Amino acid sequence: MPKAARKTHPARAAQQPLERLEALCLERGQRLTRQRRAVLRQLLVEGRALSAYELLERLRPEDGRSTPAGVYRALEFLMQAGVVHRLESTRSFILCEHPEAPHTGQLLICRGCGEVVEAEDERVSAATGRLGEQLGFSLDQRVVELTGLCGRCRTQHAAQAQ
Amino acid sequence: MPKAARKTHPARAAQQPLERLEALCLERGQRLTRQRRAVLRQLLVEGRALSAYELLERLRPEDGRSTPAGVYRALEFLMQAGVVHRLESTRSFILCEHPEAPHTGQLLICRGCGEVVEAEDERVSAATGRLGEQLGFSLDQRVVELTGLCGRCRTQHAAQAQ
DNA sequence: GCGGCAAGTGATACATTGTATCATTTGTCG
DNA sequence: CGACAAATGATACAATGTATCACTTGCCGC
Repeated sequence: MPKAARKTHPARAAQQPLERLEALCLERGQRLTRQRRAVLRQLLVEGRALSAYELLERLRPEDGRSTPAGVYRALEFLMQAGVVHRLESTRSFILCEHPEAPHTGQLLICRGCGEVVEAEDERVSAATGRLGEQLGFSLDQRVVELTGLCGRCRTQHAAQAQ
Repeated sequence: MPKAARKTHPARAAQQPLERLEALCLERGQRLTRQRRAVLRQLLVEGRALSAYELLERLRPEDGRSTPAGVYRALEFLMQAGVVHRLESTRSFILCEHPEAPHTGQLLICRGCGEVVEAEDERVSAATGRLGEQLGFSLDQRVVELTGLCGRCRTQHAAQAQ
């Protein structure tokens, strides 16, 4: 498997964010609360990008007191911790596939099935970093979101067209 | 000046989008209407990214009948034509700095002064294209938005910290 | 234990951003 | 001029995101 797009096994993916979160909470004197766990768990079981309000819908049944603000606060926390990404182009949120290291990843989004693949491509990172330097910017956020059709959807699409 | 970030002279920048728009309208049997010109002009005179509703505010005085839907429709048209970009990370819109060619550009956004620099960096384009291929995606949209502090704002910031 | 403090939540209200619908108007072309 | 597509106006609404403030929770030192 190419290094560019490691895909973590689901069972292990469940462990990593929690470990990371617990470590970070200790470091910073923050708490890994019920609500934060709940948001994380939903993103995990769903296995795809969800909007804040889709998350809210799914949390309400278990906790009728969930609110938009609450969900956004939890998401904010999880993003700070690096275990959740926000997809700017679709205004949604997704679990990070490999939170074991700090990273400046790229997201590939299929407009057919909605699948999101997370990549950590050295060339892209190097190129964007270099570009920032060239233009005198000290970058602190890099949004790289590539949208198109994944292999599966492309062949389906082609089949339908006939 | 490095090829990566051509910066068009303002006077010329005013011409290019109009030319391009007129050409495109002819091609496609579309119209370059009052409203569309108005949105384009506002983005031009303002010279920075504006949200749809900021645009609306500025258009209302001249045309009291402007509506959100109208503004979004005009923006949609201008984006199709390639003379306006949407900044996903700030939910705003900005005039394209070099609409003379179709492109898959990168945007650098200063969180200090809000300045947006548009780049067309070969390495970045090549790297993102290659990444898409590797993962079997046929890309049709590439969002590359790099946020940080521009040179000017960085030195100011440093000065204030002392 | 328990008092005090910071972190986090709940509740409410609101701000911002973006769309759907449909009747009407405008421009172009024969 | 008449017909037709393109575009607009008007209205209403959907979706996304925040501000505020009182209240609760967990932790830490005593």
